[in-house]
Amino acid sequence: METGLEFDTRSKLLKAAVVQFGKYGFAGTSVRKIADEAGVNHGSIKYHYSSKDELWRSAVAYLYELLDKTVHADEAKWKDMTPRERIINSATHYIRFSAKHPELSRIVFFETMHESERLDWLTENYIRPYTSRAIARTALAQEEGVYPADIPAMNMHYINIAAAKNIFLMAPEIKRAFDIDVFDDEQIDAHIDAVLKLLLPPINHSSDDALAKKKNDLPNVD
Amino acid sequence: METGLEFDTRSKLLKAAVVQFGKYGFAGTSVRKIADEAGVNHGSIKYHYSSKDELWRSAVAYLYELLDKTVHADEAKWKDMTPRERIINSATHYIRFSAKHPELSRIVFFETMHESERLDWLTENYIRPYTSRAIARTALAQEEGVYPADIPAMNMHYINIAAAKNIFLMAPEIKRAFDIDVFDDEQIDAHIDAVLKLLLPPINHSSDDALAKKKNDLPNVD
DNA sequence: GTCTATAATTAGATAGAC
DNA sequence: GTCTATCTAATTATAGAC
Repeated sequence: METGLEFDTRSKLLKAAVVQFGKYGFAGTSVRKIADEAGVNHGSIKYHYSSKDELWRSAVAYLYELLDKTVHADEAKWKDMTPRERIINSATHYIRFSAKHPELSRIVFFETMHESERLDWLTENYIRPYTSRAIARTALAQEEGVYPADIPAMNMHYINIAAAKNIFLMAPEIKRAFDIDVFDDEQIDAHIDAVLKLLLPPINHSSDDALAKKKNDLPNVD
Repeated sequence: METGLEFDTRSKLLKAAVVQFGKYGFAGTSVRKIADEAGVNHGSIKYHYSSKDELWRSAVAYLYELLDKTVHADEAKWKDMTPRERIINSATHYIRFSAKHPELSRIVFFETMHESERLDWLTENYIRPYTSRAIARTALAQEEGVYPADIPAMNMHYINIAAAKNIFLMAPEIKRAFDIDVFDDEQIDAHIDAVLKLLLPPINHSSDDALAKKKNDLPNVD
């Protein structure tokens, strides 16, 4: 797997930080553990990142850039798609991203449970702009008849993203309780099917078949 | 508000533990902070609970008992309800509980991100038995035609619970980003409407009206 | 039962050698 | 740029007075 993060100390630290903060949150992660996992001395963190806080912010920024690239990968083709196809396209990309990088949602979840300066920073720089655009797209999809119109766009948005990523957030629980690995390719595909079937109102059988065909044309997310 | 937790030191500690663990997770919470919030000396924790771990487990057990009582409050009446009415009844109770006690889902989320002995204990004692029953009920509802039948019950279950509780988990984010308090009564009612409309396939307009009437008959959760 | 005092551990930050 | 050593603060656990 090529992530562009394997080469120097700075990148090894960032990669380890994404993993550790994603598992244990800010409070549960020690910079010494990050340095150990990266295989470098913990003194290097002070050199490459001024503090634990800076390292955490860099990890968040890195993940949001990845998300942005992934979800908008097919944006150029959106103009040739029907509104319903656009929703299917971006939802599919979002679910694949959630499976490939559950760390982003996990890091956000850890922070969104309580007030903090990190949440201030996260909200101003990423959550508000990102979520505002997503809710606007949801509202547009409602006007276009893709989603039901009689539900507040805010609720629909949070229901959609929760439905999309929850099983990946809770993967260790599901593995333990039911011995299912939600990161298996078949599980990811099954989940995409489930989310689209549940949250996109059915049209009729012939268009459902067309929908299934379209979805198979989508490229996988790297 | 009467919770039965206001009286003695032991109960004050448990109540404060629920709040602190729910905001900051196990790693982010210090027993001294819990003792401070409870207004008692931190030495008392050793007396009433043998360790931080024991206090955490007691908080989890307390919240699961509350959840169990709440979601099954109307179980005796289920036999007089249609399958669809039963789903509406328990979903409504579950959403109200998630709004009233977001701490339970938050504590579980903190733990479900990584492997640990606490997750072992949580899975064996609560998550597996509780979720197994919930998935069985979901599968039954699929057989009864309330939910679509062509979606794995596991996926449908995790989509349902995520849809139900996500906005309450992310309340601080939503408050900051959009100045909406999801714990307001109107917001809770709007969310119940949204979840039921999105996740229960529509029947037709006359039965939707009947549905709306039924829902208003439901008691509020204490 | 409740509180004070303290031991033992760990964390983030920093100074300075090389 | 990287590493060792150390400082300071915070934490859990515990002993023991009252």
